[in-house]
Amino acid sequence: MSERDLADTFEAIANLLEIKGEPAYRVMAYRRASETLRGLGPEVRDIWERGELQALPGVGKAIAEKIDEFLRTGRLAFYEKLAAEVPAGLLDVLKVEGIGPKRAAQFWQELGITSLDALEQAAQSGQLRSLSGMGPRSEAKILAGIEALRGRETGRILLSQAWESAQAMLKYLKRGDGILHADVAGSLRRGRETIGDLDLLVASDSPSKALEAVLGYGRITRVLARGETKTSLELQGGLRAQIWIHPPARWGSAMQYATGSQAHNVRLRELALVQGLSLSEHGFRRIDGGEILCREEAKVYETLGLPWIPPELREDRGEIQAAKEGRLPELVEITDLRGELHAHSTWSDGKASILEMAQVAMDMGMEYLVISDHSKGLGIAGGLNVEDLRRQREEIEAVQARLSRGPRILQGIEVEILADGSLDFPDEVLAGLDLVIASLHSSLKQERGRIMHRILRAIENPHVDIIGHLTGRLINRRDPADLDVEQALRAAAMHGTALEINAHPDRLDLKDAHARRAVELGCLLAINTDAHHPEHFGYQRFGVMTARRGWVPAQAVLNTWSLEKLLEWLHNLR
DNA sequence: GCCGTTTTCGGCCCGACTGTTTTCAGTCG
Repeated sequence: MSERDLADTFEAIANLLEIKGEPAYRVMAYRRASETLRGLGPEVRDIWERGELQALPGVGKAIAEKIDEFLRTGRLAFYEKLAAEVPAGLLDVLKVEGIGPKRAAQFWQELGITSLDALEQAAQSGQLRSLSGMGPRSEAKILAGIEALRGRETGRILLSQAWESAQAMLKYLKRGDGILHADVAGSLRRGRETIGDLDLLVASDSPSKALEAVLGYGRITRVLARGETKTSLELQGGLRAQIWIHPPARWGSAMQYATGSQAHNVRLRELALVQGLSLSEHGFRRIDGGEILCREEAKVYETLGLPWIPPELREDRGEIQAAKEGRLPELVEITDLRGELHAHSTWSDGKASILEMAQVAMDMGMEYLVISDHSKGLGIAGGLNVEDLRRQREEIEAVQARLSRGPRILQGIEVEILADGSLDFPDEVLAGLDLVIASLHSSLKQERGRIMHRILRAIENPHVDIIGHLTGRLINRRDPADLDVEQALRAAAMHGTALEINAHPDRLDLKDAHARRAVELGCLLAINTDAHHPEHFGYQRFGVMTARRGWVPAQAVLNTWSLEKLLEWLHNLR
């Protein structure tokens, strides 16, 4: 049983309880716990071993005991009992858009429906309309929902893909008739690594006009819902977008609401109630009926006696408490980054020459650029041997001479951590390079003990400055290697080896939760794009978002440092 | 089932949209 199964099991429990008609707050508790577990991933095992489960948000005594049972035995009696009472096929029924627990229970109890196929047949034969509250249109909607569910690919897309779609749509919206302003909200604004749908906010004094403009967007394939202030759309490629329209005077509260997360919003609204205020996307309502409008988002927080909380922190993972106590971190910003520590060139599998990479780095105002091509062990990437390194050094010096006002170009390497735990170059070769990144690219499926042996040896090697993309995961495509992240972070902190937050949108590795733990343990980090083309320097924004989600302050990030400080650190570390 | 500048018991966010309804329940975010 994996840790992902753990999150899924708790989500299934929430759904089954809901179909059973259990109290909503009990259901919410399991759902909340499931979200917490999903955000953690494998780290839950480390937390469990440390006996700190109940410190997790939404985990109390009862749920901690269930997590314990699951991790010890791989089973959960409570879940098995529940699954025996409520047919598991109903969980598929629940996935159909527009069907919630009440409908699912109704289908089951009144028509004996326990699977998607049975539901489809009942809808086709007109049986569903016999139920109270159901009519022909509901049947048609359900059939469409089943079809969409079957044809749907992976639910969530990469942060970068969502970002591009959003930028394209915003560009259109901002020119729209009756639209004063438009911006991104939702999980995209919070910088989550994957995005379910786009949430965009539009400011307008004339909502009907603005809505008309929204609906004129060329990439809409279907209008899923359409009200006076809110519309839900399907775009080409299947991505969905929700657009809210609010007057500028309410922009702040609307943006706060649309950004979420839902759990964060619930906490804020609870806080408001304590102060005799009711908070919604429209602003605050006083008990006496008065209203407080928020044109700026900061005013929402200010009204509650809080400093503005950066969107990336709004996951109900302690940020509200930290805000109350005035200990929100000073998060790293993209403008803090002074250079790039991990870039490839045509010397290995990069698509641009060192000169081309350096020219763009210069245009971006970088103070330094590390060319860190692959080592020979990664044959598929045309890795470098010792002789290549010598000739590459000459080219770097030539480029440096040509771009005298450009960034300082350093020669690094992304050296392979081989399957036996040794590195692809002997120490004396590594010692001759300006910066060494050690990464795993192969034998990622080894068992935990061997993977950890490799990682720890690399961390302990005094010539290794940074560990690249620690877990090797590819989002939506490849699971992380089986490693004890806690142990790796502790070793990195002890040896002063930095850890990369790889900003490539497929990787984002370290991920947010790992980065947060790394900072807690005193690790140094580097936000690296792993650029194989000058355009990839733009990935910095995704790396920074991930770091911010991990509560990472600028001073913990190597490449916010000046060249002098960086060189001094590199010198001392060796 | 969780949780505490109201509380270890008694609370637990708020509104838009849809489809079915003559005033609302269910779903969603």
